[in-house]
Amino acid sequence: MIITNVACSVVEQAGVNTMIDETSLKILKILQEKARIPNVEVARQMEMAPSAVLERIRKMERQGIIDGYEVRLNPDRFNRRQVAFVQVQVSADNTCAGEAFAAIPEVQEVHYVAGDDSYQLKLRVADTEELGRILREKITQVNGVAATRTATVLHTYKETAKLPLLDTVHIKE
Amino acid sequence: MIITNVACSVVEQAGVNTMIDETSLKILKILQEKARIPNVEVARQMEMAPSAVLERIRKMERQGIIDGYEVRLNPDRFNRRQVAFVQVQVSADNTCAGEAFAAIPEVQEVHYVAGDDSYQLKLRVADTEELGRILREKITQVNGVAATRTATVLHTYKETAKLPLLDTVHIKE
DNA sequence: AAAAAACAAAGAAAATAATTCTGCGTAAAA
DNA sequence: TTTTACGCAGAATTATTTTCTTTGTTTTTT
Repeated sequence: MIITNVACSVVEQAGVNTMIDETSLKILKILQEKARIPNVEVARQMEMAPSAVLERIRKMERQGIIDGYEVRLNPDRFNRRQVAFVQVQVSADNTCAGEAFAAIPEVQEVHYVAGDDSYQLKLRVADTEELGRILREKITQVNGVAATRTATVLHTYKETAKLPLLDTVHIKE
Repeated sequence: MIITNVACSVVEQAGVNTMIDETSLKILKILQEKARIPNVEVARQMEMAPSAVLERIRKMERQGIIDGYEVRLNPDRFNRRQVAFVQVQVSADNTCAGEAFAAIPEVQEVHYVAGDDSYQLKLRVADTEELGRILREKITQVNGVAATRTATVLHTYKETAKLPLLDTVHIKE
């Protein structure tokens, strides 16, 4: 028995109940391994016709299941060896500190976290010297910044944006 | 005057001095915006012949400047709305804790950080309930874990793996 | 339960794109 | 200056994507 997609093409939009069957899931797993392989190659691995695979991929793109495709550049080759995490305490009245941090190019991530009521930043820089410069000249200059706590990374064991697609996924919303 | 690549094709390997000129940099910027556009489209934007653009891309792939291409999946659609950062204190004698954390599928990042002599983990889970379960059943089960401190994310302002390619980049090693 | 509608997939054909090859011009090295 | 290496354009070849049509299956409706 084959489970097929249900009720997802009526309105192909965010905010509608959607389901992913095993076939689409397998396609995503293949693309997660190597996103820039040709469609025919995905089809070969799927043992399906290229047209059918393409149809599914396009559909997932339209549905916003696939958000896009990214080049992964080697940070080593761009003088961006050093990763650092910075926790920033901001006085309660400043509501746009998050956007200000996000505007700094060396800042790859900006999260507002519960617990300490602070921002968690992830930076990628050349070395600790540049880190210091950005802290001094950019981060502490943002309006309302009270204190920062920096942790430099000595070694990275894992760093991926991959979502675990282990089990069958039923997606709502 | 056009600056061309120098001394990079003698030995195309990691560990060799390399340079990136403005042309290659511009290609990378285009690919960083949308990695799955066809080569001819890149060529159009570059106002160059497709063969020349392809040559450069292939070269950067060989040199390890381009590490690969990734699908970006929408975490919302896969029950992975919740991001959390976990700081883990590990007793000094356990040297393979990092690998153990990395093996957990919900853990997207594992860094060993200076300062507190601890591991910084980034998790992506469905909700706080799942977060609790993974902390209890997986993270604290790793040999040598002494303490954990979790910060759940309330809002993400920025989250990208993009490297800032602002200025001209000269790359060594 | 039967008919109608909706869907997914295969296959063929047409349109596009990738790849290879050749030749030319320019820049660095001898 | 001559040699050598390199990068790029353009044409030819191969490969891939995309569209369209057909068919079988599942779901919904009557």
